[in-house]
Amino acid sequence: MEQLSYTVAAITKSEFDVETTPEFSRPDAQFGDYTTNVAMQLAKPVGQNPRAIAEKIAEKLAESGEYESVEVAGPGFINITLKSEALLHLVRAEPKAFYSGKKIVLEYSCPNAFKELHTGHLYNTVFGDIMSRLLLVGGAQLHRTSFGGDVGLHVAKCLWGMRVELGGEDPTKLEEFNNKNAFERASWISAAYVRGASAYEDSEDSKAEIDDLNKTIYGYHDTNDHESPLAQIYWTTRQWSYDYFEAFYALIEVAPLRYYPESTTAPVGLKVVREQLAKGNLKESEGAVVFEGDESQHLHTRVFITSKGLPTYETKDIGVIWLEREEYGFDHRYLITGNDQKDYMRVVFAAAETFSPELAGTMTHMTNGTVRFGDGKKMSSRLGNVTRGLDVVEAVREKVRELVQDESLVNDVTIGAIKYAFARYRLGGDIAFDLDETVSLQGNSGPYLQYAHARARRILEKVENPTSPTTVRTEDRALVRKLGEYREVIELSTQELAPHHICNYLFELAQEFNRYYEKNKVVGSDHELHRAGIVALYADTLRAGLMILGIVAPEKM
RNA sequence: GCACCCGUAGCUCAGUGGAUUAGAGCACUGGUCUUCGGAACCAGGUGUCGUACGUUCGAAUCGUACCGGGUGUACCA
Repeated sequence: MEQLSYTVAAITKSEFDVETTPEFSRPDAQFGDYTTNVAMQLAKPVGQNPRAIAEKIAEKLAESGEYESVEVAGPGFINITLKSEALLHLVRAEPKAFYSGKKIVLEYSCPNAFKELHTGHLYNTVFGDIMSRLLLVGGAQLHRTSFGGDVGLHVAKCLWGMRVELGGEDPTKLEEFNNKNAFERASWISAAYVRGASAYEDSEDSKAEIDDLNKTIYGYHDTNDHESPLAQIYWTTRQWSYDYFEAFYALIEVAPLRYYPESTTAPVGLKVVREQLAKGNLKESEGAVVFEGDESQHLHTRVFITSKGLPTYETKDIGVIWLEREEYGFDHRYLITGNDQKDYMRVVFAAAETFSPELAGTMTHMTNGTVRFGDGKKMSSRLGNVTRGLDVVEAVREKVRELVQDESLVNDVTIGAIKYAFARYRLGGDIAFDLDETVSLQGNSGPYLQYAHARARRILEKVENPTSPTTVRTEDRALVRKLGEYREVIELSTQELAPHHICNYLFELAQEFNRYYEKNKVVGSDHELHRAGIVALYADTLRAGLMILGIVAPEKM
């Protein structure tokens, strides 16, 4: 495509003395393999009618003899059909590595310690993991990070609840959890939190105790207290939370992340904030330290240190940025959070760039919408008011068991279904999670593509030595053309960090293959080896695409 | 009030720094083939691309205004 663009640019230069970078797109198959509207864009500057310009360019392109056909259509489109060798060449082309040599930090997931991951985390984590794979495909030197609260009011509520559950502050009571797994422990911690949270609302005395406990917990960090009984409970259960994160990530088969707890980032952020206050980049206002956002850019003012002297989330976020920069020296930092943090993060970024101008343009905030569950369908009663990520995973697994007999495949299909369900949407808006659609074996779903792959592999099992195709027969053309789009789609997805393009492409590819397969016998035909070669290209392409999404392509299903 | 996001087929969504007839899946209807895995293939859409103006040879896409839904807007995270 680049070559084509250069060629046409050279033609417009020599024929019309105009510098352009012509853009090509994939038109409907009936119009050819590539199309460009450059003639229409040139009509005005050149002062000729677009059709005439198109004819001229097309004539020059045709003269080169490199294309099967070059035609002018409609108001001035130039439609180009490639020769079969060129088509095959595209199939084997490697995607460009846009992030080659770049040190990139990707921060996502970000669960709080002492809490369970809910569906929002599940979405964010799965999507972030897929994005990290795209960055790796793009050649990035990648570091995955995560950030969450291991101190703060929610922790105080939880610890208060645990004390009640345990009937005191004796850390040896935790020994009764020795044979419990990470999920069971997390679930218990969660129950303790609920207990503390409701006590906080219902009782003034409890509220006072919890507020007090909040300060006590900060104290464990400041004084490095690992000895007092309640501190021991805190440190032990905090570790349980970390173990639970790891177990959860392993369960959904995503890469582990480097976790920055707030207790670590707060002091770093505070130091920066105090320095910046001295420099005048932050101001004192009503007893608090604030960053005054530029109102002309619709940035609001936000508090970095409260009037009580406590660091806010803003300061902790500055701390993470500084720590990540120190540890990884990133060229670029991507961050994915829920979209409710959009305006908030703009201010934090603006503050960070004020504190350290060289950060300007090196940070990108991306946001995900909320996960909606289907309405009025079976799944809604089954998932109902479920908010835990784990419950979604298990509901999908249960559904998969109804459809996949082989227990050894259940996990791959479950995880594939979930990842695909989240990958197929453009990031930004709220998304619908429909259990039936997610696990469906027909339609645009993970299991459908896994099946499509398995089916192709089984055909190949019956052919001894498929030959790598060297020609494109008439009946092959549509499928080979589609295979040739793989590289462009991967490049688009990695550049935009938008996996849904891959989903749509793989689905269309599978459809194209089904059409091919319906009409053209492979095993036992006169062209058995050639066609099997094409099937192999297809199966490999499908597997490669699924792999980028973090989805296993089974040999059988 | 101000700012941002969203509004495309009955449902779920692609397409959005302009382009040839606005596309998929689901659902629904009919058909094909004595199945290399039929979990297939083929056929079937009167969609005000939220509304109205505007810019242009051309707008779902760009601009302005409005309508509807959501989110955010100083001591929570």
